Amino acid sequence: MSTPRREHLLDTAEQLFYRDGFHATGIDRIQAESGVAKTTLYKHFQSKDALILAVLERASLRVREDLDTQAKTLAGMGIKRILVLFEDLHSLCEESDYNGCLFNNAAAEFMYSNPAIRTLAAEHMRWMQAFLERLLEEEGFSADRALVLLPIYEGLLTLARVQDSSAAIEHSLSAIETLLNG
Amino acid sequence: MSTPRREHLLDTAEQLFYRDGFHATGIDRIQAESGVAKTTLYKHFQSKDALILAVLERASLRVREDLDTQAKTLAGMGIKRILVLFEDLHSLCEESDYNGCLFNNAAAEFMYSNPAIRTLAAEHMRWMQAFLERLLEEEGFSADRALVLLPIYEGLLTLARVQDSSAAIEHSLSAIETLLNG
DNA sequence: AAGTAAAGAAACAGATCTGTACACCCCTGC
DNA sequence: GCAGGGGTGTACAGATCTGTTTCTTTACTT
Repeated sequence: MSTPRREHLLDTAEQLFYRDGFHATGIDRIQAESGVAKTTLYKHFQSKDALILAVLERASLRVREDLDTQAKTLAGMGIKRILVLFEDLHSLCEESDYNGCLFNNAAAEFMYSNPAIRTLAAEHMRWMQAFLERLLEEEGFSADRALVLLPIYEGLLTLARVQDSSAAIEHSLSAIETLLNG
Repeated sequence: MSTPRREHLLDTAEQLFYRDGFHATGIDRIQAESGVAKTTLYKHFQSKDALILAVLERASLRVREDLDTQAKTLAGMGIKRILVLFEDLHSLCEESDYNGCLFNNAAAEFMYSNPAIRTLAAEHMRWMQAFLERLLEEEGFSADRALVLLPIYEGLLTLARVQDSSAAIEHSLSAIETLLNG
């Protein structure tokens, strides 16, 4: 039983939370923007915090599926399989309404006030690390390198919010090549 | 004319803004925690946004001075002068109430709602980049490498919020060595 | 000692936020 | 035809937030 209203609420909430932040985005705004009645919103989600968690859980799942799918199509392509992740940052960071990494933004706002959200952000980061380790191993590199690739990846996402990061992406790409091959 | 009350307000506000976020921290809380009357607060700062800007400006200046001072004592020490920056992340990221980078957190919350704050965060990032470029040049490396060091630095600050990052710091240190020397 | 400037205390105005209550509508199944 | 569930719209309760007002108190200067 697919509930289109619920998905639509999650879509609207994710967009607003991402663009304007979690505390700055009120329930009324989500209600008005989605066109769904407030009563319905609270029938699907017990509270704003529950809605935030649902948004993050769904987004995390989507990111994982997308990355897994892409990685599958590039199996056995060696270093290219890793570089593609960083090349994709070019388009990702130039989207309108770009505002860094949703999970890091959530962690920053709820670091000491909502352990569930903080934990979810931590788990997403852990998954990213494990994903990189898997790719590295499968392509014959040392899985340890994930501990450098991960900060570079997150750092580029952060940089792109406040300046054009295409040059940084390019330099990171060649740095990763020398790190893995050279 | 040093105004101790103003500084004390900035101290309290910075701590609360950093730990709990900007939107989540109310003026009343800053007032109660600092012990300074609300009237006095609004005599020193026209609005909450003005207080936030003042906090960020002061923090940015402090960071710049600290890094400049440290860099001065290590002039001519080659790669060590750059590695020290990343070694210091060990203690920085283990502080209680650690919550990533104040300026990135501010940029995330005010990306599309307060251009002045976004610009200040951007300028801080630009200064960091120029600082790294200066160090690299002075120690005989290509200034281009700042475009890789900067994401690594910011990424490590972000990683440390949700997991122990000492291993990532160590691996980044050796990666930087091979990037600059190898 | 008097005058003045700064700070404190507390109530308040007005807006906004989360979450709820209530009355209505619409559509499907019987 | 009509009962009932899901959705709508609106108003509201209660809390909280920013910012102001008013009055009192402290402290420094001359």
